[in-house]
Amino acid sequence: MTAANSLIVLDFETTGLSPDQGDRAIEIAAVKLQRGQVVDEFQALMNPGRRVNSFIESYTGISNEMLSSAAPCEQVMGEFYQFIGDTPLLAHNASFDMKFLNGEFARIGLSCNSPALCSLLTARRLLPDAPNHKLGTLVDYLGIDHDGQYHRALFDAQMTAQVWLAMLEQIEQAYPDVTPSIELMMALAKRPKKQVPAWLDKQSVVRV
DNA sequence: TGCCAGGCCCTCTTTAGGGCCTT
Repeated sequence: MTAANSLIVLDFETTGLSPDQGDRAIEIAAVKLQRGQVVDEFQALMNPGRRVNSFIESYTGISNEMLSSAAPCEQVMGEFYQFIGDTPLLAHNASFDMKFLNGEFARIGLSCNSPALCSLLTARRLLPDAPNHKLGTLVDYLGIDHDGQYHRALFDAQMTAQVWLAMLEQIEQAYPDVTPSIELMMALAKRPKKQVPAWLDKQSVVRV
């Protein structure tokens, strides 16, 4: 990651899978990366205004009691909007998190203009031999030390950041002439999977 | 009671279907 690059790695916990079906965010967390280091964090539970079902309570460990004393979504998302500014974003399966980010922002008249990177799509291209590309599997596959609870937003954001940094390191080791800038990583995620090694080789040649 | 999303990717594809990921 170049010195000029900053990235905000975010993760939502939600009441379900689809904001279009009425699902809401119940927790948002993010870590800010600069020069390959975590330099800032954001974490907040938020009250969606209704009870969450027992599956979500069990899956996330976030109870209705915890949410009853949390700030409303509108307040938390306003604070999060200030936190991210126009920094590029990253999430594991970004299409999911961006749906909720855009949905919650829209409720308070805000919109997000930041580009979004996806560690899931990137991992499918860079780590084709991983058993699967779930976040927890990638953490183990890459040998990342961890001590925390999956399916809580801050821990998942922290692990996503570490997976991302490990993938950047692999590119830098395998392709010494390639700088894995945000622009390059966004382009990489759009390459057909089978073309990725040759494509990265080509980036190297171009840069030399 | 039963059902529930959507984007991406792969292939025995493209006039489609199904698996992977996220909560």
